[in-house]
Amino acid sequence: MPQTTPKKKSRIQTRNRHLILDAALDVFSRDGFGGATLDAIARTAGLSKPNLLYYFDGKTEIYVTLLSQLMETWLDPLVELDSNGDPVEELLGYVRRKLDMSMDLPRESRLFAGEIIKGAPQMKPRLESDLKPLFDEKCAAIQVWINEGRLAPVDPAHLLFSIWSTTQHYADFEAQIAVLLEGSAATPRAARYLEQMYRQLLTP
Amino acid sequence: MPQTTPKKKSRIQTRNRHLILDAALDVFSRDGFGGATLDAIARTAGLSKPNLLYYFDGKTEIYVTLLSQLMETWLDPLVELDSNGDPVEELLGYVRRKLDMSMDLPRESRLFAGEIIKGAPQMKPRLESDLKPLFDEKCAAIQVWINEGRLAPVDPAHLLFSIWSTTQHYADFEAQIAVLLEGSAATPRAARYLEQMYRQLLTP
DNA sequence: TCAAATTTTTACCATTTGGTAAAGTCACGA
DNA sequence: TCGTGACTTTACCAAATGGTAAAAATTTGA
Repeated sequence: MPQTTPKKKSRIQTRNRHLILDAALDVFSRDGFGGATLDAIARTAGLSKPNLLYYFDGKTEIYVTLLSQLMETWLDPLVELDSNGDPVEELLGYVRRKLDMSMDLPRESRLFAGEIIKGAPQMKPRLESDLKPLFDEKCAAIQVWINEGRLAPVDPAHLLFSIWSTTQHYADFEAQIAVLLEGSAATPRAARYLEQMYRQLLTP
Repeated sequence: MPQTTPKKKSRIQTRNRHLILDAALDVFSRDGFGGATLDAIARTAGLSKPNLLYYFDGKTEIYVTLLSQLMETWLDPLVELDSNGDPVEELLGYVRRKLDMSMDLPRESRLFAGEIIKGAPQMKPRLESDLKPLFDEKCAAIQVWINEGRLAPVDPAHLLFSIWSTTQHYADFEAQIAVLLEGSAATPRAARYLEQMYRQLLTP
């Protein structure tokens, strides 16, 4: 009875797969799919290249596995947006969660950004099947809030775009921000700025 | 008397260099530096690979040339921000120019984004020498406006970050936006949304 | 017009890259 | 303790890649 998703049996199996995926996240998020090499991933993971290929069928499978895992994490904060909560506070909470995620998982953010910049060759199907319905649902919920007069009238789709861009910017453009802000930490001021901006915008 | 920056003499010379740089912009902006190949650039330009290397010393030189040219274009809208103008209108004008640039030059935006995501190995010196002073100057000018009470009190640095991210998002994440908005054109609604958001934020 | 300079092509080359075969090595239950 | 299956290493390989040498073709200027 072979399983379609075979269980990772041994301890060593799980450990090494995690080791490889973590190393791959380092390399893919920095160099993109095309720029990454199996040698670099193997070196980072502290394994030999043929050993990598014992755990994964190839470069593409490692990349796809990473993207697959990422998709869930990525959509999570939006899933939590509760249409029964207070509109402004719900949206500010969403901004907060997205900003936290950028700060905590910058490599994941850059991996995602790199894939989209390339035209999303691997992600497009999942964007359509997973993100699109969720996006439409949340846009509709926001529109309801607006119609009820509990939220300032803003374009829901572009509101979400701006939340995504302003928060992910702190991960994706970290190198630029480091140059411009030098010593000072971006996070607290970023959080204050974004809360001010979105509260101003959204309060009816 | 050999010139350090030798003149591009012939018509054919300028034509082919432009052809190559345009093709390279296609390829580098899609695949990143590491993922791009000279063969792909040559094919796109309609030239042979050795012919490419007659005009440029190598892959890196093509890439660096592109980034160099891009830097000027990229800073231009910020240079035009006039500290003698009306604060809110000046900043809204800046948003508008940045958005237009994203829509008109998406490949350039993605090239820039890819370089920064990688940690800006080539751009960092120019970020420090060109962008940083301009950034500091404009932040100071915005602070003066705030102190004069002509602009709502916002963090100038993070205001600029948010303008950059919200506008460039339409170029860098084009693939995602295309999935989510399907048929409808993003531009007019994006422009309206951003004007509303920043006017709300900045009006004292 | 015709030689000199410029441009393009052909034929390579060394290295890197994704990937494989097969021989070892190790861990664990009987 | 020993055999069996899981894991790792060594030794490769074919294709792709960045790049070069030099001949051939073309353009240019006197």
